[in-house]
Amino acid sequence: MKKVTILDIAKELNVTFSTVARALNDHPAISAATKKAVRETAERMNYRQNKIASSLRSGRTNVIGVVVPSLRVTFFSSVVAGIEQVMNANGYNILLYQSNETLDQEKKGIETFLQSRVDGIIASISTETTDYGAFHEIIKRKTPLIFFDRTIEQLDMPSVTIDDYKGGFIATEHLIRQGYRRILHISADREISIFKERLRGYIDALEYYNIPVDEELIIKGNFSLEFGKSVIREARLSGLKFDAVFALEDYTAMGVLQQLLEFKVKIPDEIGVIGFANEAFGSLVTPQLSTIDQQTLAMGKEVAKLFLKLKKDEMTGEKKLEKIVLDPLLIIRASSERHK
Amino acid sequence: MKKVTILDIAKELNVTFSTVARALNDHPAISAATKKAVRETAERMNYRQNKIASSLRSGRTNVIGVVVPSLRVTFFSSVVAGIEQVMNANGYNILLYQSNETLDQEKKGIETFLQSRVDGIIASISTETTDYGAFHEIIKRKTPLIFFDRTIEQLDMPSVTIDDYKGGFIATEHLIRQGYRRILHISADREISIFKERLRGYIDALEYYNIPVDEELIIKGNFSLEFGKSVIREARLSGLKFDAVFALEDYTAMGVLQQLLEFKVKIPDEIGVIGFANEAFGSLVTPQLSTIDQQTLAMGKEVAKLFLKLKKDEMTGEKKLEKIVLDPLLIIRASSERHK
DNA sequence: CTGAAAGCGCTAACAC
DNA sequence: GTGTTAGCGCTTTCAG
Repeated sequence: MKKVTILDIAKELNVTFSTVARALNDHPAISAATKKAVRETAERMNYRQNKIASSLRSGRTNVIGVVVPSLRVTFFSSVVAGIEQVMNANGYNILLYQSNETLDQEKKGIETFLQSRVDGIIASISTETTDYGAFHEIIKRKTPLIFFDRTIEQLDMPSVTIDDYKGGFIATEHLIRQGYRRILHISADREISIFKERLRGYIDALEYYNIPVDEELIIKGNFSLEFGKSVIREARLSGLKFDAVFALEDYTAMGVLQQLLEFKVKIPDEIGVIGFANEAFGSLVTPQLSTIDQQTLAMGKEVAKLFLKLKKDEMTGEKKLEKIVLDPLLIIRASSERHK
Repeated sequence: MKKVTILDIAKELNVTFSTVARALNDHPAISAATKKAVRETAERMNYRQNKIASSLRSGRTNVIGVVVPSLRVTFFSSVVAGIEQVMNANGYNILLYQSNETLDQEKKGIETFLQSRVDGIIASISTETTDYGAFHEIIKRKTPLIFFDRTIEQLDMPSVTIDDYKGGFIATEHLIRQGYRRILHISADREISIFKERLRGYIDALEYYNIPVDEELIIKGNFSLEFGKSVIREARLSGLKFDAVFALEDYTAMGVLQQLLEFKVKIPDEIGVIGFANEAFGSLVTPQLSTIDQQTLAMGKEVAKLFLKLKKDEMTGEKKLEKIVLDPLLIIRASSERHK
C-alpha cells in the first residue's frame, strides 16, 4: 500500500504531474475533460493530497493556532467551539493549546505555533501573563494575531471582547430598578481588566442613579463559590447592611445564594442576587440565578470572522485595526426579580 | 526581516548546514563546542525550526487529530483538555475538529487529518455514524486510531471507555439499597452502545437483587431536560407507579427533578433520583443531584497515554490491542439519600 | 491548454 | 566529527 502522489496519477494518464496538480487545484487553464479524468483517477487510486508538501511550497498552512487558559472553563471551550465551527467551514484547521494559566506554557504554545508556521494565532492570555515577549515575537514574524476576552491593550491588536463595563452597569442598573439600594459588589483582587471594568460599571450605575458609592460594599478576593459564601458570613458578623449582591461571576454568586439560603434569607424579597457569565447551572438552581450572558459562541464566531476579514483586507491592501466589542445580555431570573 | 534557515546559520559559522541541523537536533556525533556555537548563533539570529519542512522530510508531524461531537458538551471539552495536557507535555500538538454530531463533518475532519498526515487520530463518534468508511480509511492508511467513550466495536481498535454497564449497575444498586423498589429508567431511543450498557446494568442490578424487571418502567426517548419533565408528566397522567428514577444523563435527571418538585413530590423521601455524567450543576441544585462520575479528565489523560504507549510498542515490535475501561464513580447526594 | 524546471527547508544515508 | 548528496511532494514561474 504505497502512498500515491500526483506523479502516479500523471503516469497513469500520460500527462505531466504539473497538469495533475493544476487539475486538482481547479486551475482555470485546464480543460474540463482533463480535470474530469484527473479527478476520476485520483479517486480511483485513492489519492490524498499531502498538505505538508503543499504548505512547505506555498508558505500557507491553513492552520491557525488557538491558545486559551483551559478548556475546562466553559467560557473558553464554548468560544473555541465557535472559532472552530467558522474556521472549518472556511477551510482552516485549529491547532489547540492550553496555557493552564501559566506564562510558561503559553510561551511554549506560541513557540510551537510559530514553528508550525500557522497562518494566524488567536489568544486569550493567562492570568500570569505580564511579560509579552512571546506576543511581540508573533507580531515581529508578521503572523496575524487576534485576542479575545483577555487582551493585551498595549499591543493594540485586533480583538473581540464583550463590554464588561456595560455588563457591570446593566447588572447594577437592573438591581436598582428592582428597588435595591445597598448593593454589595464582589470583585477580584487581581489586576485583570475585565473585572475592573465590571467594577467601574457598577460604580457608574450607582452614580447615574444618585446612589452613594459605599467603599464598604466593595469586597475584593479570590473569586470562587467558597469566597461567595465567606463574604456573606463575614458581612453578617460585621453587621454590614446590604439588600443586594452583584458578584463578578456566577460561581461566586452561587456561593452567595447558598449562604443566604442557609441563613434563611428570602431571595429576592429581602436580598437580590445577580452573577456574571451565564454558566449552565444558573437556570437549574433554585431560585434561578440572574446573570449577564457573554455570548460565548457568538464571540468565537466573531473572532473567526474577524480573522477571515483580516486575511481579505490584507489582500486588498486595506489596513485598519478592528476591535469588536459585543454587548453583554442581561438575563433576569428569580434571584433578582422582585417586581413582576 | 527574511526568515532565517539552517543555511544562514551555517554560513555565519563556516560549517555546512547539515552540521547545524545535527547540532540543533542534539546529534551525538557533534562536539559540544560546535553545538554551543550553533545554538548561540541560532538564538542570536532568532532562528526557528520549520516544522513543515521537517515533517515533509521525516514523515512524522508530531500532530494528532482529535474529532469530537462538540466542545460545548462539558464531557468532551473536559476529555480533550486531558488529552491536550498529556500530549503537549510529550511534544505533540492537537488538531481539533468538531463533528457537531453529523457524519458528514466527521468524515471531513478525518479527511483533513489524513491530508495533514497526522501521526494519529483520536475519536469519539457522532450519533449519526453508521457508515464507517472514513474510519476504515484511517486503518487502511495505517494511521494509529484510538476511540474514547463512543467507540465502534466492530472495528476492534484500542479504546478508553468507562464501564457504562457498571455505572448503570451501581446507580441502580444504590437506589435499591436506599430502599427504592420501583425504579424508572429513562434511556435513549438511539442505538448508542453506552446507553444500552447503562440499561443492561440497570436490568442486571434489579435481577441481582431479585426485583422484577417491569418493561413499563423503561422509557426511551431523545434525552434532554424537557424529555425528563415530560416523562414525569406522562407517568402521572397514566398513573404509573414508581418510587425512584435513574436517568441516563444529568440534564434528563434534572428535568425529572424539576417536574417532581413542581408536583410537590418530596425528594428523596417519596421519590429518589439519580443521573449520569456528573455535570457541574449537580452539586449546585436543590436538592443536590446524585450521579455517576465519568472521570473525564482522567479519561483524556488515559487516551493520550495509550497513544504514547502504542507508539512505543510499535518501535519495540510489540502488538497487542488495549482497551482500557475506567471505573465509574458513584456520587451520592441529597436527591437519592434516604438513609443517613 | 500543457510541459519543464526550480525549489520550499529540512532529514538521513553515505562518505571521508 | 563533519561534509556531500539526495530527496520528501508539492506549487509556481516561465516557456511553448
